[in-house]
Amino acid sequence: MSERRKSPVDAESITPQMCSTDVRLEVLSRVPFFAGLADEDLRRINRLFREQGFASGEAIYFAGDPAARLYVVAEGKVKLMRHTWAGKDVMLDMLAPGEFFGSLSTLRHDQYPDTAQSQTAACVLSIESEEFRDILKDYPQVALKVLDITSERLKSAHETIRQLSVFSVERRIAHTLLKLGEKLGQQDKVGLLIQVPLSRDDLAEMTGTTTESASRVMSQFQKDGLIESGRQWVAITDLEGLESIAQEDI
Amino acid sequence: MSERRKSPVDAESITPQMCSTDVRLEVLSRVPFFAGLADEDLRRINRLFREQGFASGEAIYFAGDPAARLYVVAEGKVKLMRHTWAGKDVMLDMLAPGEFFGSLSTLRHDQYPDTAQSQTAACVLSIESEEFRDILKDYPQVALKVLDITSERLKSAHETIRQLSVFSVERRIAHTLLKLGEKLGQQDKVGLLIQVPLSRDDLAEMTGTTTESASRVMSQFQKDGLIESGRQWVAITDLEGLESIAQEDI
DNA sequence: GCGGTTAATTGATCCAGATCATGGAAAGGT
DNA sequence: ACCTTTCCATGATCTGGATCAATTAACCGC
Repeated sequence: MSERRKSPVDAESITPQMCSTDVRLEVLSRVPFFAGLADEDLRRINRLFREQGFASGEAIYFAGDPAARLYVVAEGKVKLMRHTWAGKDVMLDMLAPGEFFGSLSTLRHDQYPDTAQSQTAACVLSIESEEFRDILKDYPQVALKVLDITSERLKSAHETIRQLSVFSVERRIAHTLLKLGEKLGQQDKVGLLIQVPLSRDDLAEMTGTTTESASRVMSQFQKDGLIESGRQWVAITDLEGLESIAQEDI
Repeated sequence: MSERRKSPVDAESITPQMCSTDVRLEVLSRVPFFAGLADEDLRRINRLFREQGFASGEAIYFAGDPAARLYVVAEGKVKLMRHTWAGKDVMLDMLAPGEFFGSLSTLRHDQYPDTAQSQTAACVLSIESEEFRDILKDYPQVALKVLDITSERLKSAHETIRQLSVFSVERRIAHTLLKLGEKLGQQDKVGLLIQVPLSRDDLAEMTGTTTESASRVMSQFQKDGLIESGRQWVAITDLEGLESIAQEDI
């Protein structure tokens, strides 16, 4: 129905200089757990990081690879995936600039438990896990912040577990769209546009369902005027409507 | 079929002195993240904790309560639950002595996201979150250990999400039994006995299914000689057999 | 613009597991 | 011992969503 224009999602255009040493300091200073550090300290820390660019869809590391580095998203979006036998993948998280992933600990975690893959063209900074731990030892306030973020992620993973256990596919998708809107949403003439290319398949992997079911639910949402969506993009047009679906009726 | 004796699971008998100040120090010294602290430091920390006993099934705190304390299990088992409208609860974790729960952060987490409830008679130690954060600031190696444990829990929550997304009920239950056996198992004449009272209902709450489905699967496992089980207890009699069900066929 | 490729939609069928319903058996209290 | 309560087992039925199968629509490179 109606004419649907080309994706309103901005294509990330990562140019080499976006990831250059010059702007690295700038990026690091905006990372939540480094906020508040003295300029000198940040400069010292900066030297330990190195940058790396990735084309959209490229793997940053695979589950099972020897885990030795901690990463920070500088530009673009990165997703954490866990694979299963035949294409049945699960997306665990979608990370925006300033968020970290990879290996924190030097023990046990000898291999990455999941695959990190860029969802858009992306630039990431990374550091030896060992060296990062030294930083955490030297700056307790940074360690506490990292702990807070990890606790928050655990809380959110627990909420996902609850939802997979008791919610319908429709409700889980509504909830996921709202969370994405909150995290990556940008007001746009269409509505609250989710600023990342997002296919039905991606959505299925985030909500533990199939592409077909995700598509059906999205079609219904569109019919009901809750969202506007096309090939790899979604905008929320009726926030309250979606919320009333996501909410459990207590 | 056949005669099934009374539960071989030891009833936890928490006597007042188990939780007394005298043995608190002893308990704290065995908490993983306090291991390695000097005696004097541990003594100082000990003073900040207080102890509390709970009868089996009693709530330690409810989801939504103002969150201000961090807890450590001293004796017994404690489960973390997330409730839903009508009895459809989800069990997120089962904690053994030495494990922590409650609120780490003094920010945001103004209320507990889940309910903590004793699965057996239990004794817990607790401390003001604020004071615990001071400890983490003073002893960076403790903070790093707490971070490691939290990361490990996040990893495990992610694995649960994957399983809920792609595994059958049978496979999830097999996997859960194996994990419980690993954590709480004790060799016994029956087999690897899971040392905690565990009903079909508990199992259903841990695996996101219904009591009936859990019961059916358990009956089948018993018929196949993989487990021995009765009212509120389970012992694994064929580890390899269970593992081959839990394993995905790559 | 045009053709090829990949994403999305939509229909038809099927099944794992939820739900409903009932009977039986083990523990616990008095 | 008896009664009550809670837990467990199992049959019968129903259904949300998976699976199988085409078709259509959007984007991309040339």
